[in-house]
Formats: sequence, structure tokens, C-alpha cells
Amino acid sequence: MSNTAFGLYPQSVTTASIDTRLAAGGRRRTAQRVVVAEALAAAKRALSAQELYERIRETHPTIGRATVYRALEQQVEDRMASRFERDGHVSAYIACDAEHHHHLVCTSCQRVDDIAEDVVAPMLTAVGRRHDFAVDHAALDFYGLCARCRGKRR
Amino acid sequence: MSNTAFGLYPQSVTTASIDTRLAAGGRRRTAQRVVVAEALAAAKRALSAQELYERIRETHPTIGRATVYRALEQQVEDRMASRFERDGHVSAYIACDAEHHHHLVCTSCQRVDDIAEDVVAPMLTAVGRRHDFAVDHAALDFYGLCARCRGKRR
DNA sequence: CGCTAACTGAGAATGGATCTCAACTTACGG
DNA sequence: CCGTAAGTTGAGATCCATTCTCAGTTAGCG
Repeated sequence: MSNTAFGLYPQSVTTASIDTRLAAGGRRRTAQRVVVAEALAAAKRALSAQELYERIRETHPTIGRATVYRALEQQVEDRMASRFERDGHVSAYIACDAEHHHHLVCTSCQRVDDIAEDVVAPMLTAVGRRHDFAVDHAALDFYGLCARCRGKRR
Repeated sequence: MSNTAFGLYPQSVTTASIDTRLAAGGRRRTAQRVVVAEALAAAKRALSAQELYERIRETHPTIGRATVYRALEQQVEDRMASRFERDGHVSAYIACDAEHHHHLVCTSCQRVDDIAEDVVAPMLTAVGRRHDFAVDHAALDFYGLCARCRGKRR
């Protein structure tokens, strides 16, 4: 396939910044990787690789499944996204910026919120002191129900 | 297969308590479920269903894979065990008692430690207040390196 | 323009988890 | 003690997200 079929940017998100960061390391900025990054950023919630693949196929029917999976993995490596484990042994991804922070993932609507570091830090200290255990900073995401979804259940 | 082939208890763990709790709800205490529960309790660390299945097969070659998977799921439902998502989209299980608590899972040796509720509670309060988000209590497990494994890396 | 290493797509392969179903067992009431 | 109903079991088939393979393509650099 010709990569020139891609390359049309939707006018949302921080396209410029995405564009720059995609070329990090020894990495090439291909049209496919741009599409994947933008689709994830536009979603504004956690999506599984499969879900994202299906969304993208609507506008780019020829993109390969493996390409989407690979692009997502690279984004995680390059700190442009983070990965969650959703129920059913499925990975879900959310776009995020390089600054360090943690996430609140709503298990109902998949919307994601950031938590400030200072909410988490005291607990890390306490765990370290009481249990001599170094919590993996990258794995600190919390799952639960956001206000909206909690309202619906009542 | 005749269930009478099972039923020999290793003299470890709190066999009596396991035995009682296996019969909770409308549930039957079968020899297979006893074996699975005891094997998990004896492991004293997180094991994937597959790993546990293989361990059990050494002494009970005829047990079915699905039986082990089902038994583990039931144990989670009955609060005799909890489930983690390990890297690679694999579930791991650890035996635990009904009292409420959270876990520190060492991503290197898979050993599991309990965290006291009072270490976690302040953070839950802070998250609730700052973000109006109800963290799922059951999903509060932390991953990282225990003191022993941290020592080895240096 | 020409090289080369990175990337891509299609489909096959992988592997943990789940499903199906007939045979078997446990628990319980009589 | 027996019969029955409903929970369980084992073996294998099946599912399905993910990963792998490989030939063909392309970005980026000189």
C-alpha cells in the first residue's frame, strides 16, 4: 500500500506534538503510526488494541492489524501512551503526555482521569517504610467508577 | 474418574478452614476443589492457572484443565483467593483469607505480601475528594520489587 | 538518486482461557 | 439406605487477542 493514502490530520488534539514525538529514537514517522496516535488521542478514553484497530479501519480499510498493535506498543515505550490490563486478558491503551502521572480508569465507561503525584506519594512512602517494598511507579493505575457512572447505578 | 483417588491432604496450611469454606453457598466440596485450594495455599506466592494446573498434574495426572480454572474462579468469588493480571495477559492467583486487605505483588519472584488497610485508606479518601472517583477496593493491588529481589539487582 | 534499515500488511501460528457435553458425584429428603 | 436433582468433572474442541513471519515497501540520509 502507498503511505500517501494516509497523512490527513483531523484538526483535534495536539497534532504537532504527536508528530514530533513519533520520530523519537531511531524511529520513522510513517503515515500509519500518525493515524494510530491520532485515533488514540482523539478517543479520550481507554481503548483496546482491537477496538482501536476497528475504528481505524473505518477510515483506513487497508491498515494491518499488526501495524496497529506494533504502533501502540511503541507509543507505550515512548511514553506517549500507557497500557492497562482490562478484564478478559485484554490490553487497553490511553494517550497521555510524557510528564509523569497516574491514572484513574473508570471500569464502566473507560474514561480516564489523571491523579496528581502528591495524592499517591504518601502512600508509596508508607508502603516502603512498613513493608520494605518498592512499588513500580509505572504500574500505579487505579480502577473504579467515575462520578457519572456511579450516579447511573443508583 | 473416581473422586476417591483424591482426598489425601498434605499436612500444611489451614486445611480445616479451607475445607469448610469450600462448601460455601450452594457449592459442593469435591476432592478436586480441595486439591486446587491446597495447592494454591501451599504455593505461598502468585501462580498462573496454567502453572498451578501443571503442578497439580504431577500428583493428580487425571485432573482436567477446566476443573482447575473453574476452581480458581470460584475461589475468587468466595474470597478465598484473589486474581491478578500478570504481564502477557495471564491471570495469576494467590490464596488469601476472607478478611479484607490488599496485596504487594513482587513482579520478580511473585511472592505476595499483605498491606494493612490503614496504609491505603488515606489515599482512597484523597482520591475520592479530589477526583470524585470511587476506587474499586477489590482492584487495589500493587506491583513492584520486594526487598530480596531489589537486593539482587544491585 | 541510491542505500539501507525500519516499517508494513496478510495471513498463519500461538497459547491462555472458555465452552460443550455426556458421565459422574454429592447432598439431601424420605 | 435409596433415589433424585443439581452441582461437577475431564477431554477435547473452540475462541480470540496477540504475536510471528516474510516478502514487498518506504523514510531518511548522504
